[in-house]
Amino acid sequence: MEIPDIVVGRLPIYLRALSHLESIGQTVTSSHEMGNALGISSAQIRKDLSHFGEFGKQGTGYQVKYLVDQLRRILKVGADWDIAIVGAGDLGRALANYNGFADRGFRIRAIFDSDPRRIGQTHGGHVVQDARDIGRVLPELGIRLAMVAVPAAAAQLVADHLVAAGVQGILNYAPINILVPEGVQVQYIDPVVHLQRMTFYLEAPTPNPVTG
Amino acid sequence: MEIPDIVVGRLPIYLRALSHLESIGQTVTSSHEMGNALGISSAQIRKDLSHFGEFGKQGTGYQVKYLVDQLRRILKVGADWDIAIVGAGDLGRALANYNGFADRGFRIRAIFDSDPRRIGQTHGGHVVQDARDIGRVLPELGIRLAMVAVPAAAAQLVADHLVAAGVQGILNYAPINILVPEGVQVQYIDPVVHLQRMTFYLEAPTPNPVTG
DNA sequence: GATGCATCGTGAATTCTGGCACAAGACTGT
DNA sequence: ACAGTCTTGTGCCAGAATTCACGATGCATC
Repeated sequence: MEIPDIVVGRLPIYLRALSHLESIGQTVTSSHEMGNALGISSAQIRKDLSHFGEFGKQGTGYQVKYLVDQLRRILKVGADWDIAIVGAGDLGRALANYNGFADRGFRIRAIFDSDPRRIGQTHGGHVVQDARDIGRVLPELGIRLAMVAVPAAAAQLVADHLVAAGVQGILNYAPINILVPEGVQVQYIDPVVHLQRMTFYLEAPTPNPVTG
Repeated sequence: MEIPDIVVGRLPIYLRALSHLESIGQTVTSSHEMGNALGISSAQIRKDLSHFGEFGKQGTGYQVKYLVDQLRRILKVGADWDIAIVGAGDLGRALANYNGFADRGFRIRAIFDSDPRRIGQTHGGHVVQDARDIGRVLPELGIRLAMVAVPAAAAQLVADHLVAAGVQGILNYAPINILVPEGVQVQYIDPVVHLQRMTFYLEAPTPNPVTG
């Protein structure tokens, strides 16, 4: 039975909400409670989860810890995934220093840049390596995921190198679409896309006659 | 006629791709070319655009510049939107220094933090202000959009203050869902959500017996 | 100007998605 | 024990979203 992509996309949201409940000491929840917190219908949550098994109990709801474990298993984030960061600019450094990966199944293992002035610097405990070494270092470390934080003009080339090095998933922060072979996962993060999606629903700004 | 959200969500992607074509000097494109570049069917692109008018010409395709202008108008990013950043940690600073907003319809106008050690620092040409002044400063500047880059534990409170200050759209980088009044737009950026969405489709990692 | 090819916009057909509503089960309190 | 209240998992179906396929049109070439 094939799981719809759109369902898969919601699972990390559920996991995040459940982990939050767990962290505040709540042991049981319901599809209604989760739905209210997430702005999703309870029926949707139940149906999504039902693709993978029966995790709840009638009349009671879901055991938070048990459901967290199940979602971690389903999403395969039980053991840590190693990640490489390409690009040691402001964003790459922020990612390298971010401590929100560790407890959610991911671990930064390497960071690369092509600028000689950045190579050798240390960020988040990792020495910036020469981007030309991606093809050697990634297979050595068995890294299969990468975050791309380079200028748009370089993103496709970087992606090509990553794929050649065996990377199977790319999280692309560069504001450009990239093409990869079938079987390689790509996800995009572009704040402007989200901002523009919001402004569609708002009244257009009136240019300030003073500041321009 | 109501435009489906899912269509609105694709428009910024189209705009980004078209702007790229424009930047490399291409003056004409087609739904097929765009579709190939974006991994979207050409019919989908044509139908999405048809919600807003007839922008192409049979046999020829679309004038890139014209379509860019139209999408900017539709998304209301013709004139610049002012944005506030809340949180001057690594991520907030990276956003403040990012120069990719300016030419896509947005302009950072203020940055806030609650940590006295950060207040007064300058990032991206903006002095970090006291987060307690959000309620005063935002209305003064007429800011209606904000990016939240604070720890998850603080995100809901910050969002409440932003909404009270008249903010109509929040781009939330904190890994937690927030509740806002109806009419306020919220978008989320959480790299881990994207990573987990990819790992679902990959083989689970085998823990390295040496490094753990 | 006629032919061949390319492309758009769109109605129809198909596939997908979400929500309703209910049977079944679980818990609480008397 | 039993009534009352919750909650899950799911069959069903309406509506949404996507794709198909085609008429209409534009351009290049001969």
